[in-house]
Amino acid sequence: MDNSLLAGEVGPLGAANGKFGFSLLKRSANSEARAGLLQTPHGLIETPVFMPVGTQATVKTLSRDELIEIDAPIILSNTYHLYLRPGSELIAEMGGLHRFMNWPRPILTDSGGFQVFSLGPLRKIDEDGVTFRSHLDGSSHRFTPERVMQIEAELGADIIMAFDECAPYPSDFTYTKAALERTHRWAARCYTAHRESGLWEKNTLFGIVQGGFYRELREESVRFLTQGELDFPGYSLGGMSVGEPKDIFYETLAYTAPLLPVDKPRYLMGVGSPEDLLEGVRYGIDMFDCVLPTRIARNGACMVPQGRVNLRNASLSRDDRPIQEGCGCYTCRTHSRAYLRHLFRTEEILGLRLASIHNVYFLTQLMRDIRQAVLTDSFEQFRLDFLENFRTIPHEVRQHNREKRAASLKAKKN
RNA sequence: UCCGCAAUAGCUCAAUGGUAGAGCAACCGGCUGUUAACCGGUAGGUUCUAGGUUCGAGUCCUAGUUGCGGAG
Repeated sequence: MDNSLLAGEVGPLGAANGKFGFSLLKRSANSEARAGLLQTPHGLIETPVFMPVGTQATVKTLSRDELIEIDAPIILSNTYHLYLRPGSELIAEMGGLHRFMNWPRPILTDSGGFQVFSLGPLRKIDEDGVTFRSHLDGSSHRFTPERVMQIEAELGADIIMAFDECAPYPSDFTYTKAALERTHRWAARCYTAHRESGLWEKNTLFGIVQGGFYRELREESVRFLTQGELDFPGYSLGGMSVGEPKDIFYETLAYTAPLLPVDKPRYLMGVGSPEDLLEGVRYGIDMFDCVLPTRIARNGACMVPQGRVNLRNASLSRDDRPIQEGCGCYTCRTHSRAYLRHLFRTEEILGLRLASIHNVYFLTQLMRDIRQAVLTDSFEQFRLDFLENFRTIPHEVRQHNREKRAASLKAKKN
């Protein structure tokens, strides 16, 4: 590491003990962008970082070795799904999540707050916690902040998330405020439960800022979660990118992220399109996770600097080029667009895997490039250059498809 | 050669004599803390041919063509 890059006023901070810590290496001069190092029991993570999602202890379709080759620094997994299957006790018996899936690098587990609240009519919330029914077999379960801390401890991830409520969009001020305050009380209970569990050495707990798209509530949330007694080693922004228009998302991000303690890692949950990652970094975010690269890969779309390549398009049938010219991923080094299109048309499993490899590599590499740009004080230029030839999907199109999907799912239930 | 059955979108098939549809395939779009190898959209037709009956025929009648089955 080049120590000359250490910014005088920040330095290594936030270390709860010898195994966890966060150091800022660089702060951008003309934006909130930062570059840092996050220390965990399973190694160092260079930030800003993109974390691929492995909900059920697997980043869908990718083997451990493929993730290592892609050089994913850390992956995500999910408390709700692993609790239901195979069960957190079983994973603990098998030596914890790292050993169970044989993943040597850091893992972050989401608390299941997002999942429980997307169960809709299958769940009932009260002050103490949430009673819900399994989407798998309808069996009844209960999550409280203390129970979730226990489950996450059994899973044994490096970074664990507080149990929160992710309010849907749109939600009115009154509801959002009530949900936020409950989330705060739960955050305090998570904090206490985690501290009393004596597992500080094994996993570190992040607090989650909520408050929907109301500035007043976001400010209140940051204030509450950063007060004296609640000194979380990291903070995330939750409840974002849940279907709101882009300008509202960017606006909320812009005024919330800079409020967070400068010396703690900041994690923007569920965000992962290239343009959103750039916007996140611009406002001082250090960590991101998203299912987007793996999900769209399985559905035949690949991320490229120009936007997307849809592998099902007939125009690729005789295209001998790789998905992305000059890309260093296994897929681009090995196979043509024509071959990938063939695999998707014939519904061969290899297509899903090759596209996933490319997309996860693309975002991992993008974050590496972004980090380098921040370190060399050229992030703003990098951002503008990138956006200049990147074609995004218009909001109206996204909204239209979201509504269609919601209607379709509703019709299927009836 | 005779008898029977069939012929509708690229494929497999719907359509009481009253506006020719579906599934799949094709083509296009979407997916943001994964209940997602998913969801949506578009295009596609001289209803085998030629006559006839009828206000009106994919549908009924006649002949032919092609295919399948049976008899010889």
